Amino acid sequence: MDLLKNLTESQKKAVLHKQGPLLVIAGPGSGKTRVITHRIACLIESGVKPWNICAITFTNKASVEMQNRVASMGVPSGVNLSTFHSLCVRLIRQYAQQAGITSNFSIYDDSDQKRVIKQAIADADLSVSNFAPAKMLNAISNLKNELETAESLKTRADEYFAKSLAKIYEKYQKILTENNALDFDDLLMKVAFLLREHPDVRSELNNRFKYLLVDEYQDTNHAQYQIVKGLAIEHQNICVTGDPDQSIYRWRGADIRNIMSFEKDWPHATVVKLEENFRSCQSILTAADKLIANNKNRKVKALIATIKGGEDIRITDYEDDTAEAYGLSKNIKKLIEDGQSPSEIAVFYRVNSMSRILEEALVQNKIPYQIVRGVEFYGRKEIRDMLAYLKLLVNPADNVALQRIINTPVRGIGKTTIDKIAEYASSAGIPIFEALKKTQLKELLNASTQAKLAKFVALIESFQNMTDGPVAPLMEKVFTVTKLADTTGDDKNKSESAIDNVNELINSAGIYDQQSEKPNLTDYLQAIALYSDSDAYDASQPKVALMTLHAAKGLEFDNVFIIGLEDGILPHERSAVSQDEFEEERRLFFVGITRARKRLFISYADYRTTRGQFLRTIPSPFLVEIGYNPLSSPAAGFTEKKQDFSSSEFGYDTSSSQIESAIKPIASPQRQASQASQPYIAGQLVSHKKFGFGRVQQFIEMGDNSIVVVNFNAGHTRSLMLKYANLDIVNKKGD
DNA sequence: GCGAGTTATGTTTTT
DNA sequence: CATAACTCGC
Repeated sequence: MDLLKNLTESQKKAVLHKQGPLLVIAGPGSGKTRVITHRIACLIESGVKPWNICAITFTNKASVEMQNRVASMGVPSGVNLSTFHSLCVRLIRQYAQQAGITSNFSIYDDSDQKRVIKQAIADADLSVSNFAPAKMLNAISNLKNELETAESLKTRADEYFAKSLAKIYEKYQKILTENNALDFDDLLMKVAFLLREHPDVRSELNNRFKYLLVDEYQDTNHAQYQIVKGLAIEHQNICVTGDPDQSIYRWRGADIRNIMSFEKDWPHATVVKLEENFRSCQSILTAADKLIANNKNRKVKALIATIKGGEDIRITDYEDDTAEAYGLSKNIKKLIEDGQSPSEIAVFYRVNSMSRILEEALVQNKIPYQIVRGVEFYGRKEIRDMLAYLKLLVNPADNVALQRIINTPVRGIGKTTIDKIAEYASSAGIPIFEALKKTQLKELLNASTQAKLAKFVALIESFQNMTDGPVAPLMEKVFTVTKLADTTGDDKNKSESAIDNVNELINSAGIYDQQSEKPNLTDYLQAIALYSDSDAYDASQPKVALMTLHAAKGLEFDNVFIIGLEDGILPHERSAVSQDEFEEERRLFFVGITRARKRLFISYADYRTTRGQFLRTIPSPFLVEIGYNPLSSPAAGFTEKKQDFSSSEFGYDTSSSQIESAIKPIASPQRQASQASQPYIAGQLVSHKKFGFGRVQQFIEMGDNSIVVVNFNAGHTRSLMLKYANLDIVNKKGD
């Protein structure tokens, strides 16, 4: 068959497997995406209708890309291609009644959730200081991903914390229900329950999606696992692809066991392993292989290079984070001068905050770049305000949206009034927007407040006949009529960009209007709730891509830079507590390394500014694991560079005072002062004759009896009397 | 009720 | 360091 002519034998086997369960264990760069697209094309060629195929990808971006690839193979359109979450929204809307919700539901993102959880904790008569909202949300999210309801938790909870959590969970869910809202986890849970409890729906869907494909299966959580099972249980035509070594979403509930035990769940499964790598050169694969071999909880899989030759991995030890940023920019500049396209260059880092200094250096060097970031755009105040108006229009029960905008822009409706209304609404068991129209409420308020509220209600109602139809004109109207346009970005310098942002939102709504057959506000809002800025990453732009290691999943570049190979950053300090989490950090680095085709640059800095503190760092243990020892001369396959800072070397103008202070933090008066008054500050690297290297956790000032608490690298924490501790402050090399 | 100014606080990764 | 929460004066 013509379609298959460029595929290997194992790829062909996977593509041509027509009936029954199929597991494709595919290492990095093994042509996994190709297998999926070809499989879809082959299925259609063999007579399967496109609309009977459902392919699930990990991100919206991946879904769009896959759609394009399938289309480019000359396959008729109509394949259902989406993420789990988008698919769930569609199914919930279609089976709204069985799912027990009306289809105009709001989707709450993390900032909405935060508001709700605080209310829930209060409703449960508990305090936010004992039950940290973020922790509670996390716990609830985990429970939902495990498909555990508040009721079920309540029956099994036997100690105080679990009981309290159950109570909070219950209240949290109650608020969501009252607001006719779902959070991200609910989307999955609803569908999982729908499939479990409505056999008729399940059969209908099995019949509709006769072939199910799931990419990145190693990162599915239990809810997603159950959805997959429900959607394929009757026909068994389930094809999943993934790589256990690239599972990096354990913290979000991803369960590596889903892929590890696929053969047990689907006894007749065919398993195809793709171990050849068509992406990276040998030195890169060797490093990746060595690294991942350190993971204990793992099925051994080979990485077989098919590309011969290649360059050494370049590892650079920089003086500090600024030197790293400028040194890296210099390297990028050189690559571009040597003919590399900026779009073939990417920089990966562990945390988003590391991008800031890079941006500065790239701007200085006039290197075009784009940042691939999570929810930056939709998290902006002005955007959230706009969307809150719109959400309220389609879902008047959405109290969170209402409370966001009832006094934005300011209309003289303050906290006291809102509290009164909210209390009345909750006692009457009606949404706040309903309550605003009740005469009983009006009796509680004075005339001027009543007038303000009536005006607000009239304002909202004036838009309500526009929710069916194009979104952009409505948005524009809302923006001006509410006077949001006049007040947006009032805080001085931000005004311009804030209005630009809203205009950008309106533009994107215009594109939505054009692209959808029947544009309407509900549909639009539910779609963009699942959209993230990383979906906007445009690989075709001639720009260097900056992103977190997580965002790098599924991508590949000729030239890859991975920065911040330091203990506490990669592996991240918050992840190094358990073996499982530590192994996930290793997989994260593995994912980063294996994105590179030709050149891989790895760097670490001796000093890094973290949370405003300029601290000595320890090189990442992963450096040793890829075969590079920071303390000895480089092994085969590596080129090492030690770069001492010198401003001239980086080719920028040191006369700019802003830059100068940024690159010479050693001389900052602030730090000198803190060292003079306190010999030890948290985070300071110290060494002890007996315990070795460690990091100061806390310094308790008590004059002669001061105590230093130190986390030693050996793994234990000790409190030492300063006068007996005999600690040495570890300074930079050569001091 | 509002907003400027101050103080506390919390920090990974994201659909 | 950056933002959220809070205080205080109008």
